[in-house]
Amino acid sequence: MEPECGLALSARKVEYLKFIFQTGGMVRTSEIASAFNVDPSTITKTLTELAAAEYIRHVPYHGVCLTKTGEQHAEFLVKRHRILSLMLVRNGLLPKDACSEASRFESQVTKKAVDRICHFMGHPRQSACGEITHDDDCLERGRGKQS
Amino acid sequence: MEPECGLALSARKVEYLKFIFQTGGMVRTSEIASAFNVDPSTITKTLTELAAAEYIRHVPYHGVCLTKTGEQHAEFLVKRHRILSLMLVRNGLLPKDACSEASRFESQVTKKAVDRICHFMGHPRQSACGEITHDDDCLERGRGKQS
DNA sequence: TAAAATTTTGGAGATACTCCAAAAAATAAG
DNA sequence: CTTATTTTTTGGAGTATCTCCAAAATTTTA
Repeated sequence: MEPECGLALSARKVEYLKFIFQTGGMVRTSEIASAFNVDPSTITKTLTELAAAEYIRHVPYHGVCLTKTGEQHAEFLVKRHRILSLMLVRNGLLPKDACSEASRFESQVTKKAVDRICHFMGHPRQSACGEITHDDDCLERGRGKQS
Repeated sequence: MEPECGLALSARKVEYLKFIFQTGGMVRTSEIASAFNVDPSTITKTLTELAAAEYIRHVPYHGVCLTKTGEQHAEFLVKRHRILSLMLVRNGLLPKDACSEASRFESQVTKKAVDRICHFMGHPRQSACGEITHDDDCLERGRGKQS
């Protein structure tokens, strides 16, 4: 499992990064805090860590935005969520349950696995939670690229 | 999510409990320690917690065995692992990858979801990692029992 | 019964969360 | 344009898990 296996971020950080990505542009501490119902000071601390890892740029007292790397990674995070949700729906779960189950465990699923599942499902464009976009990696890896 | 949603134990404790169940009878601290490559003192601490939660009986210096509750729960844990592994195999993963992915995230999947997936897959008896057994709960819930 | 192996205890550290109170900075109101 | 309000950050502290090491306790072996 290389650095880019998709397990680098905790479940919480995955949620925050997806939220920042989906909100778009400059996102304020208070927006994240109220979206997840946690104290703003908690958000500040986590944002500092995400900034140290260069997923986001943090302008103190003004907000955060994704770096190029952060944006690419967030795209993967959103796709992972949607592919896993879709797999669960296709295996008997209700859309809302699929979504909440996936949110709980998705941080533990590698990119390699996601790419394979995505390939197996025929690179679907729509899941229970929104559109799915596909990158080259996924298209290659799904066919059996090792590692 | 009631107490019995299947999220009560950490990933690590799930691993230990499955191991104790699959080893059977009285299991020694050192067996678990070497199986997972952690210090025996770490195992002792975790066993103390599992004993406090009444999943196991701990006879100091001699080992642990499952309680009735622990055995029932371990059956669920093993089944969950196998159902999820099978779902992954049926969605394009290689058996060994399916098994390791499932081990990483299974602790975050509810019993309700497992029962639904199991029902959807037709209550299969064989997965990549071994036999699958079915309980009444699963058979009912899979048909749409709420909560 | 003494030596060796196993297990437990106690101490300490890492990671990842969390909140609260107080200080700092930005924004809005007068 | 200065004061009051709101937002954000800092610092402190606490919880939960998981980890290892060294030393003590216990069991097993020789």
